[in-house]
Amino acid sequence: MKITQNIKIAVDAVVFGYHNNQIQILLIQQKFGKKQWALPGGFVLDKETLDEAVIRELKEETGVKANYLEQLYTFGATQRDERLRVISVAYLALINPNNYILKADTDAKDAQWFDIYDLPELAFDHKDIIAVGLERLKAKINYQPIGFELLNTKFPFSDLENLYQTILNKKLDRRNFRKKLLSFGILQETDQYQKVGSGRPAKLFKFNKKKYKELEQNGFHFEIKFA
Amino acid sequence: MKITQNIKIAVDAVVFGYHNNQIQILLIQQKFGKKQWALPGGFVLDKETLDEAVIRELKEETGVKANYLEQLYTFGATQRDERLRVISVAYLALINPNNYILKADTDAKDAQWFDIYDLPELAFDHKDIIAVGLERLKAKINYQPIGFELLNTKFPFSDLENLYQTILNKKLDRRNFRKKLLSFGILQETDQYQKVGSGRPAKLFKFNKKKYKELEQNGFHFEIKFA
DNA sequence: ACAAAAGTGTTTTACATACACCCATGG
DNA sequence: CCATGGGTGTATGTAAAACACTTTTGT
Repeated sequence: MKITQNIKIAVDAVVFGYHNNQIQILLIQQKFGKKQWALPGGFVLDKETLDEAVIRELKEETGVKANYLEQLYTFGATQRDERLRVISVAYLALINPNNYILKADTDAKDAQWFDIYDLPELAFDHKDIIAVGLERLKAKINYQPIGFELLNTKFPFSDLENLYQTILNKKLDRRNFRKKLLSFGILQETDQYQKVGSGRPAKLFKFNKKKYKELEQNGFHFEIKFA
Repeated sequence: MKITQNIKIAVDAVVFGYHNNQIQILLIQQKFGKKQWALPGGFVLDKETLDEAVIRELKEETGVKANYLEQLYTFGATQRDERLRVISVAYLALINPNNYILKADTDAKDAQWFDIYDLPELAFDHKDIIAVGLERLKAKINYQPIGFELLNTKFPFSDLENLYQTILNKKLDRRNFRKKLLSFGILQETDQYQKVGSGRPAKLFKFNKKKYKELEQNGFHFEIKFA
């Protein structure tokens, strides 16, 4: 079987983080040409799967390991890259930037976090890819407990609340939000408290993933209505 | 820029149809080797987009044109095809088989409909791809009005009801279902009736796509709860 | 007249929404 | 004692769920 096809295949990752009440995205600066900012990613090796490729590229280019990773969409327009035909399988990744902030800041300027609403000019069609990623994130936090992947392991309830408000870009009723989330039974109280300047210290919670998986087995479905 | 990558890229389509109260899938018989059944699809040409590639392959191999088409998932395992490394971008397609039944039946045996629960042995990982497609279909009919793409332009309400029951594999309350669907205001009564043997003739309805698009603009969201 | 499928409303129940005050700490 | 953020309960509205009989046709 002989196929003459001159297309290369790459992976790119839309890595979201949450920091200072902002949704951020992890970008790298290209080393060639206009040195534009771009999504971390690169060509798939002959003997690795797509998932393996993104994980590898993320590690190589930014040093991070995603808490959550899912395939997003495959971009196959004919003129994505002016140099040659490249089809890119985009991934959505979530990480807690607190774990990597220093690294990114010190690793010179080749990997940096950007506020999602204040992006630099981007290479290729990466702006479109980010848009698709953001859309997916917005949709998905409503029916999958993935928001926790952006927070510290132990977090005050207000972090979760702010996260949702920021991503959905909408004010939520504190009492109703808390009531709803707690009703699922997938949040575990810890005996720790967090003080931030003035104000009453906040109890810290943990996402009980094991419990969630268990409930999921029994037909439970995480779902928030605040559409 | 020189990349030594030896991977080919293909597209495959999971084409669903609905006939005789069954969800069916369109398969083609391979011309080489074990002549196994496989999803319609093939290699992407250098100068066509992914969407164009599926549309072309569907036409070439089965003669059909999908009513609805969306990208499903990209399969990139390393051993999908024993002959060479092929990454496949899978698509989900919906058509009304009534429009194509004769063609498929007469075109010899190279394209045929199969009941989704009675599939032959399939080539490559196509069984997995179909599973993902079916899952997507099940999820999506609940929040997008895509079920209509599987029915005739004019259809009795019972067709819609049966379609949902078949796909979701669950009994639905007729009154509640009808009430809900009609409440959206996206179904248009016609003045035609359909008789089938005995029983009261059923009024025929049409899906008003224009109206739906209009409502969608204004923030309306098609959503069925029967989870 | 009976079998078969179409058509139709009301009651009950559950969940989303709206809403305001007290608590614990730091300065 | 004041500013700041954390923590809590109830009443109302809306939509889902449960439920059975009548209508129109063919045989």
